[in-house]
Amino acid sequence: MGRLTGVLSALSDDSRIRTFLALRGRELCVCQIVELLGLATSTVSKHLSILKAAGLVESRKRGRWVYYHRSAAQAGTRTKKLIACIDSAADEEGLGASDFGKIRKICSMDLEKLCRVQREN
Amino acid sequence: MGRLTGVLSALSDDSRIRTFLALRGRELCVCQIVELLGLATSTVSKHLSILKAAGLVESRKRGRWVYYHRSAAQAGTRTKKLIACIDSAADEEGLGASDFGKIRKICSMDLEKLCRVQREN
DNA sequence: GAAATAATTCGTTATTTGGCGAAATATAGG
DNA sequence: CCTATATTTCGCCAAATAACGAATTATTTC
Repeated sequence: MGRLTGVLSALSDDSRIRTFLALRGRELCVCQIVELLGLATSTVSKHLSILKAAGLVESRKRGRWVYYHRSAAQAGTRTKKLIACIDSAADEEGLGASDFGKIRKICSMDLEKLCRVQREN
Repeated sequence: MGRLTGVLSALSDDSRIRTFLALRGRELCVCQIVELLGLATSTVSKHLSILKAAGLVESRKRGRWVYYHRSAAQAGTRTKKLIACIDSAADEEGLGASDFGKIRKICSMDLEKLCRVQREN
């Protein structure tokens, strides 16, 4: 699969584009994204690996937690612009807007506590 | 499915993005796209209906032939820009470049003749 | 109006995808 | 080094998707 096709198919899934939008200007760890999407950890991990394979995100391991953030450098100049266009189009449509509140809440929680609550479910 | 997600998933298929790129600045009828992609007519028709549902193309019936072309008006301002970005990114990557020659050849052929040849296969 | 024919719709099949839970992996902290 | 635990990988299942050919539809032409 080519780079463009990779980007397009990575973002054509609802959970993945929500994740990608959530990662604008911040990094999130897997358990926070699990909380946002309400899916099993293994499922979220798979989605993240697809975003990673498309070159859209990178990860950083910090202790037991793995943080994901958007890739700073994009392979092509145009790809970078394409992503900006997708962000704008998502804004225009209000996609991801319904996640804003939830994301803020998740970010304000202590990670240890978040994981403890998730384990109890 | 939202408009953006619709556009992204419509174009995340290799046959469909090739078709969409082929429709830049020209219209093509179904049998010409069949020739380009080398797929069954029914399959191509399905792909075109998906592009149409995403609002990316429109069709025009002319006698027995149905011609497809890109939609002129896009729902959102940003969607229009997004499509321009996708075209640019495709150019940068050389996606669809390998189809250029074939498309020119197909366009130079008489439609009646093209269909006759296809029927014989 | 009957035959020919381009395109669409329908039914079937094989593959891919998205989801889960269990097992494996890696790391922190006793 | 042993336990706890956050994430990944693996194996499985259900649903979605892409492909085809046959049947249907719409249009031209005889």
